This record gives sequence, structure tokens and C-alpha cells, in this order.
Amino acid sequence: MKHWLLKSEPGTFSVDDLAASPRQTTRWDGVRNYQARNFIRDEMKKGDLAFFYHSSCPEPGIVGIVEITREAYPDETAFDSRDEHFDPKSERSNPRWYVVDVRLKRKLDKPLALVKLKQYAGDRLSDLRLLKRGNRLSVIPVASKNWRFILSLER
DNA sequence: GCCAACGTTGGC
DNA sequence: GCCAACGTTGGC
Repeated sequence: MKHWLLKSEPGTFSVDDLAASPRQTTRWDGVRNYQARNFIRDEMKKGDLAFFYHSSCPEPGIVGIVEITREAYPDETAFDSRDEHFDPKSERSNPRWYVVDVRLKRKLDKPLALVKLKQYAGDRLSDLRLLKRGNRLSVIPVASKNWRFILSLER
């Protein structure tokens, strides 16, 4: 099983929005970056776990844990000319963009702020891609040892 | 294939 | 609002 980190702007879709969704499940749509797309389409498996991360907000950080409940299928928003994520180059016969379904496992009792994670950028989390300079990926793989270490920071 | 211009991300 | 770091686009 793999581990991931999924970024979302809480002003657009927060962990509380996910908690309020039917079956606490949502379609992770709108990803428009090829590297992130490849992770979604090729590597994410049902049962994988991901950190839910709030970005572009007053206190960026990990706020919840989600489970992948459905593997990749075409992103419908790319076909909809009225949708902000519309991409005329994505065709139904040859979809360019993909989504997975994720379900909230739990919110963290206390968010793990980016500033706190950064304390370990030089040692325990030195290879965490989230902390790398210039990182902009919205779907990031997390090594299992980093996953476990981050969870240990909760207490 | 190169590269300048442009757009986006995201922390601060 | 600023700006660094990318990724994408399009002319050549």
C-alpha cells in the first residue's frame, strides 16, 4: 500500500466540506498537472491512504486522513465547457485527466502545521517532497517511514 | 529542439 | 500583494 498527500485550498474545498459530503466521500477532480495525473492514474490504488493538506490559507498543514476508495477514472469536469477545469484537448475517447474517489477516515484532533513539519526538514523528513524547495505538486507520494513519523507527531 | 513569455502555485 | 519556482505555450 502506498501513501500520499493531497493538497486542497480550504476556501475551495476543506476537510470540513469532505466531512459534510455524502458518505464523507468526494471525487478528487480538477488536477491539471501531468505528474500529478500520472500518480493518480497509474499508481494510486484502492485502500491507499493520503494526508489531506490545506494549502494557500492562514495555517497550511495536514488536517485529515483519507482513503482511496475508487481507482482512476476519467475526469468529467474536463469535458464540460462550463466548468472552470474544462480542457478542450481532453476527449472522451482519449481522456487526458483522471480522478479518484477519496473517503475521509478521520480529521486530525490537532492539525499538523507546515511550520511544524519544517522543523524536521533537515533530518527525519529530509526526503519529504512537500518540504522541498519549489514544490508545487498537488499530489505527492509520501514514503511509509515519513508517513509513520508524521503520524507520531500527532501526540 | 530551443527559449522567451506567460500563467499558476503557494508560502510569507 | 510579493515573489520564487515551476510548467506550458508557441514562434522560430
